[in-house]
Amino acid sequence: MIDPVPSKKSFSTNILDWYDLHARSLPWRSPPGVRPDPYHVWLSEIMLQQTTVATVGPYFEKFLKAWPTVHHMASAPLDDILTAWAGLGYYARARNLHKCAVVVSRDFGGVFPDDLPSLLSLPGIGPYTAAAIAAIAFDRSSTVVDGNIERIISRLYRINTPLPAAKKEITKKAAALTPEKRAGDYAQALMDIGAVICTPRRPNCGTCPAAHACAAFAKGDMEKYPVKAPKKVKPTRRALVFWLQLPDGRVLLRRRAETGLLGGMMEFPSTDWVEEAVEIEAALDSFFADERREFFGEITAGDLVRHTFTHFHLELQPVVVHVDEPGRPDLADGLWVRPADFGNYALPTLMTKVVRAVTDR
DNA sequence: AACGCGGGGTC
DNA sequence: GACCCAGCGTT
Repeated sequence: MIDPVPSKKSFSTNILDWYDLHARSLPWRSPPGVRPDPYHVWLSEIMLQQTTVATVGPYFEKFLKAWPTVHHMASAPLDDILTAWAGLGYYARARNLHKCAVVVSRDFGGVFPDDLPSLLSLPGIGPYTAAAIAAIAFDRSSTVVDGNIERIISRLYRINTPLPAAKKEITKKAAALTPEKRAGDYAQALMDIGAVICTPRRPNCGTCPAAHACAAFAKGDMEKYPVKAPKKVKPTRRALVFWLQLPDGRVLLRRRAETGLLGGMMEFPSTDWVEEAVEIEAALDSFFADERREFFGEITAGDLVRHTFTHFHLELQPVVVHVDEPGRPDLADGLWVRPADFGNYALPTLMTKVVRAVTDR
């Protein structure tokens, strides 16, 4: 029989029983019923923001090895954190990770707080992460709502309000189901169910411990939920990116601005990223207007680099320029680095694509 | 409430 | 191609 308004106790008991049998083993996770290290929980939760479990795994291990405690991380230079974070994306997370480590180490004696308001006051910790840390690391009864749980709740109740407007209603429904005990295991159980059973497409309702309580399953329209607001189309921006190489083989890198897109990361210099077509000769003349181009050698092109960010597509045309010493451009924040040493720098994936396009693998 | 913010996996 | 992912901070 369908129970469209499940009681808190029967629902959460069902979920926890399922978790005891089917919990996934993950690097940051302790066995059901055992409290994990709050530092591990915090680190994994930050990395898992908008990032898949499979992607996070190796980064989590690498960070824990490099910085075993929050004190270690707090005393590291931000640049080391960014270098280790390179490739994981959303680099504000890495900057806030370091900020948060400093605050916890300095102001909290290295002990993570266990209450929602204190957690929410920390850099990089929002409503989801605060609730997750409180529940998972400290066994507090807090309501955790991530993308998985939004999907589960919106199907359980067939919520027709589109996200993100439905967020408040979903959180209220989720709170009414959250158990007093083992809220951390309960949250992780729902996230496992969201990842493995209650998937966006073709959910596996036959193995779902909540199917008996699910309105969408009863109706057979699971894939309609969650309802989402329409998305905007991404424009395409274009630019030239310069691979400037000295006779000794070193290539010019520079650091991007501390905030904004790829903030604090390293890059190869490029013209402005614009939606208009790029005229190569004019762009060269403009970018190198102050340089002594008589010391430039042959200029060649690399393969076009395509990359997609959250809100636009990018096409970078690599331009390889061999420069003799007297013609060396004098860029602010410029740094000449041997390609063999690129691994020691915070190069985002876009820039590693440029390396590939120029060095031809 | 809307927007800026990466990158990879999947269909 | 578009969608999704253990979201947060700013405006």
